[in-house]
Amino acid sequence: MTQAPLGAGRLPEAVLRPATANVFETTVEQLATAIRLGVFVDGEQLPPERELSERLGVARNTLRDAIAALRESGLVTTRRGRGGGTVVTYVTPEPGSGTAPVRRGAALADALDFRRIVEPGAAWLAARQELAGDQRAWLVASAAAVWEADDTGAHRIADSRFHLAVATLSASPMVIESVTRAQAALGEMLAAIPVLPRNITHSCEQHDAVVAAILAGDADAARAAMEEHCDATSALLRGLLG
Amino acid sequence: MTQAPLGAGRLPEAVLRPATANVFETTVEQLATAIRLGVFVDGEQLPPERELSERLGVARNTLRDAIAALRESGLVTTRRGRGGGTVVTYVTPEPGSGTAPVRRGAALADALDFRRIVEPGAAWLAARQELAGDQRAWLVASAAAVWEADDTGAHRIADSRFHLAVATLSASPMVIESVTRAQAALGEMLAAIPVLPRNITHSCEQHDAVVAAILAGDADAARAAMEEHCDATSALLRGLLG
DNA sequence: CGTCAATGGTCTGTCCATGAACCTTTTCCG
DNA sequence: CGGAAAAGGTTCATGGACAGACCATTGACG
Repeated sequence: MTQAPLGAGRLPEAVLRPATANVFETTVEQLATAIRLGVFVDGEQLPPERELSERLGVARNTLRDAIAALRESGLVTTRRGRGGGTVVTYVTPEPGSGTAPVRRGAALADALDFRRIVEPGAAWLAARQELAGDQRAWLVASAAAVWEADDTGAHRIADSRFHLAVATLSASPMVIESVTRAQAALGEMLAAIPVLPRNITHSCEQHDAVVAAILAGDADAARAAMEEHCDATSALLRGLLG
Repeated sequence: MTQAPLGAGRLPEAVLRPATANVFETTVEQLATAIRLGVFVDGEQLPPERELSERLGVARNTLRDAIAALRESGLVTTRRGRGGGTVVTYVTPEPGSGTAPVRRGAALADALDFRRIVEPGAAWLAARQELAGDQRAWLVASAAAVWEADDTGAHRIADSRFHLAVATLSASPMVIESVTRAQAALGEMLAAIPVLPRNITHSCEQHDAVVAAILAGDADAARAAMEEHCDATSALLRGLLG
């Protein structure tokens, strides 16, 4: 009709992807990721089951199974009764311990490419928002927390939290979700970066540049700074694993 | 511990999103979107049920129910027997007909912001790939098809197909998915743009600029061109709806 | 010190999705 | 012309997820 379908079969293959996984596994994954990314810090309480299950759009039964799985992995502990609840008890593992986090090269490249697009985009958007005072303070505090983190695990978590904070300030749910996914996909591998003091300092300086640009409302500068930051991380990772 | 959780509750609220919907509904939505975006053009056959169900990660039963729903909506017809199958019979509705596609303003803004980030990113990435001859030809053909589309509906579909082609050439699954979601979220609203010849011409010229930059391997130019294109569309839509 | 509210823990019936086997229709091809 | 192949159509047993009601425990607060 309209055109000879040159490269016809291409689009369907690219677009139609498997949608669903097990609800239970998805929930476990989501919670574990949230904990590992530092959305909930050590000692912090998860919301009550009834509330959390509703927010996740999942039956309480299923949520409870998921929490049980986390408990068996040692990520949380649970206490009953009033004032009880489920508490995060996550100490980031030492790098090098545990299984080698070698993922498929293609997936790594994908995640790095994706991150390099969405994180600068999030910074760009955030810089264009009119931020309230407490939001500005939160951003500054998030960046400062990365400077202050003293050990490897704390650094990883603070870093995630900073990036998620930037995404949150973009005020775009789709962007927030994308950044979360990028961070989750890279999480294991970022944890493998040996944290030389030089690298950390450099990384924190780049964070500060991003923060300054966002606070100044300079969207292009914020994006450029975040791009530089992503590229630096990317180079480290590729050098390390490729 | 580490820091006073300034803006503590913020991250959980931003990150923990409802994950699951009904599998059946998800499948219907995904197929309907693919058809409306022109992933399958009018008269084209869907893959056989057994194959499609596997690709979608869904039981054949469920897929069949979804297809039945599409059939009732008049999007497809089905013939049995060898050489049979399910065929797309979708003629894009005239703009103005049907219910007003007014979605919540926040969702519109979100989708526009997201698109303005991922589409230029996709173009940027595509320009950095080493494209094979048939991929280059496909890209050129996709852009040309938009010029050649004669009526409103055909234009919409060709436009979607062009954008999805760019995304596909980025070779990043996460990027492809993001562009698909952005297109799907905007689809209804883009369809509401009155297609003045001037707008179309302008839009097509921008497409050509994107194509030229991608083929030249000039990533920054490709991104800039796509940004311009998104901004133009955005301005049209915002002017139209809000 | 006792009560009660807030929290996790348990049980059960219902519905949806799965996977696999099997049936029916159509057409291509020998 | 007749069979085999390729498609859609049907059925069924199983397990997972859900919703809701109810139980058990514990600390906060009067």
